[in-house]
Amino acid sequence: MTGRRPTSADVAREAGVSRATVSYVLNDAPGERIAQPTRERVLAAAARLGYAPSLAGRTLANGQSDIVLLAMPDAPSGELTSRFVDAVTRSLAAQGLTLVVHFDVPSAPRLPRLAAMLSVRAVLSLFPLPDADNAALRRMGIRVVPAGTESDGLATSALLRRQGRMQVEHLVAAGHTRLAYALPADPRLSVFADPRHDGVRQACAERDLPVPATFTVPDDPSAVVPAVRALLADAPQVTAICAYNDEVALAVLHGLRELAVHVPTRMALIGVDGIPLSAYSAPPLTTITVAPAATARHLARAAVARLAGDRATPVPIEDVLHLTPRATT
Amino acid sequence: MTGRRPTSADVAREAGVSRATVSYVLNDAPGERIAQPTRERVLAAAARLGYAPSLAGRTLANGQSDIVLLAMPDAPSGELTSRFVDAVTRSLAAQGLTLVVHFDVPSAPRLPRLAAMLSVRAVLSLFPLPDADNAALRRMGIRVVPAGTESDGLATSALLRRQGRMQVEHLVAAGHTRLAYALPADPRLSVFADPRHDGVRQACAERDLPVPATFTVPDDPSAVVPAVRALLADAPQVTAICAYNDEVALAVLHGLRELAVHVPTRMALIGVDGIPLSAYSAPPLTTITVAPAATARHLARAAVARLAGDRATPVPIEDVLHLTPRATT
DNA sequence: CGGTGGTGGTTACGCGCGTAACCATCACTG
DNA sequence: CAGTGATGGTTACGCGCGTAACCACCACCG
Repeated sequence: MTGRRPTSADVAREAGVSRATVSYVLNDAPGERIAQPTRERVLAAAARLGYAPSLAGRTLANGQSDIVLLAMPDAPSGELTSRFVDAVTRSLAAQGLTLVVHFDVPSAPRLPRLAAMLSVRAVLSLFPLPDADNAALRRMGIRVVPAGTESDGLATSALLRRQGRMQVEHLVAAGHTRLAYALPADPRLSVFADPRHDGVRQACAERDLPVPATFTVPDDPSAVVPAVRALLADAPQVTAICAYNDEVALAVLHGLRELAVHVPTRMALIGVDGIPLSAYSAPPLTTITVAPAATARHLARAAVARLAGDRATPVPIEDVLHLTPRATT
Repeated sequence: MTGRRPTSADVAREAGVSRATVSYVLNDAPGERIAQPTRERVLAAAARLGYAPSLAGRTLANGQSDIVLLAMPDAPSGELTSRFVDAVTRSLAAQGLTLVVHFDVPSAPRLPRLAAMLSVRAVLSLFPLPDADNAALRRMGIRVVPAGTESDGLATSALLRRQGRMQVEHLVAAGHTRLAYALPADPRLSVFADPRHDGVRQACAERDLPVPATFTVPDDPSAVVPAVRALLADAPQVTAICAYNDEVALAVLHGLRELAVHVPTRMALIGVDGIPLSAYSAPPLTTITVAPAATARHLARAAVARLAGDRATPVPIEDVLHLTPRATT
């Protein structure tokens, strides 16, 4: 009754057929030649025993598993991340593939090794992998599938850059020319922050604006005011701030309020993400709203399409981003 | 050069020994009887070929894999979650075990099936699993390891209940007797929200206070004000609100401000989590701060200790929670 | 010089599965 | 009635690995 797991041999015995028959039936073999009554006997036996095929056996037999490994950067994950995982899990499940998430924390088994051990079908990643990992995976014949490519604007970093550009577009349209960029303190966020920052700088360069001043917003609330004060002192001509995201923006907003700097007349401010709390600040925050579910579905679809070898990925990225003008600009 | 993955046979050939020798060397077999020079030849060959053992083969041979499956509820994951995953990954890696995260999204392969397929060493879970899953796993002889048990107060739900109790303790100490509870709108959050809510109700019951009025805070910012208005109308005698978390609390705070209800004189408010933004509201939010890294380590340690069969888990839970009194109470 | 024990390996097998190759049966045709 | 498909299965093998059982060799002792 402790019951080791039932194997296909158990099912075969229970159904009174050979193991091969069981395998053919349960896999719906393409050129199947199994009579209907037999099929049903097998299926019933499998159900009765609660049979689940051993991935190990199957993997060994056909050389690769049904596992797709999603490589996540070592960064704090938010709502978008979990929705993305969710969406990818669904899409892959529909194709009979199982998603396994690997968080690239420093002490975890390194990605290529884990991928090899699991005999994965492919490695999916939102961001370009380190060259060494890429090389190691390629050497072992493991496919690496990026969520999207630079050329079609589907890459995660392209999406992030576009968010930065949209911040600048809005501020410039409102007449600002001297901008600053507010970075988050957590270094692990740089995978997201760098592309957004790049987008801002590119958009400025294209308009012949000066390079935005940069400052880091500390995690410690009491340290925020000094950081904002320093910016105001170092770059007095700045009239608008692009924040890495809404959280950073709200921290900056707090600092400005404490320093009695009026928003938006003396200083404009814009965030990214459109988190619920952005609507509740005083004044409410202008932001680039990212539709999390849609973005996640979009990235998931792009990734899964690439996995399937599909080169045509139609979804335009504008759909998932839009400006939410409120009172800080 | 496309190179299929090297197997232990390849290593054996390269080193000029038998496959068994390779296996003994690479696994550091307990009663190993392999000469040092041979050992080194094998290790060198393995390194040269970039050999990584196939989990499938190993799993098949010894009946179970080195994988521990972490079952996550279908709920939006936040910072605490990702830190927990991180901490568990580290702890397990130190024991040669690999953590694989399974998000229980509706369309994913069901947990018992995945566990069986992976021939997992154990299933780890933060919350009690559905009875059906538990039974299925037990039937297949798969260990289920909870993060902690009710009896020692280490269970996740006990931790969450304690947060609710602490909210009440603080409000009662400030003289409040008629409380309300603000629930989040997303139904997936109920795994977290129910225990916190339970803690609040228990603490009230123990003090012979009336059962707190309950209301749900909608995600849509424009719907928050009506929700708060409805609460004020339905339960006019309420003088303090426990919010599910800081986000909900900040939404409620916004609603109260719009309705010109003074905080904290007419209505007190307390959150849970201690997110950075809680410090930036006007007035700043009183909250139960959860040290995310410490909590994650604590839960991870408890879970890993249980996995190792250790019954003695010393860490007291008080360490990771503390009251952060600010201006809303 | 036959036995004895230790050293350093090798050979052989099975884990659970997919699948190619094979085979028995039977209805039908020339 | 021998020959021919079609039908409905079965037998046999190998995937990569761990490990029990075995074996060749040599030093040493009685």
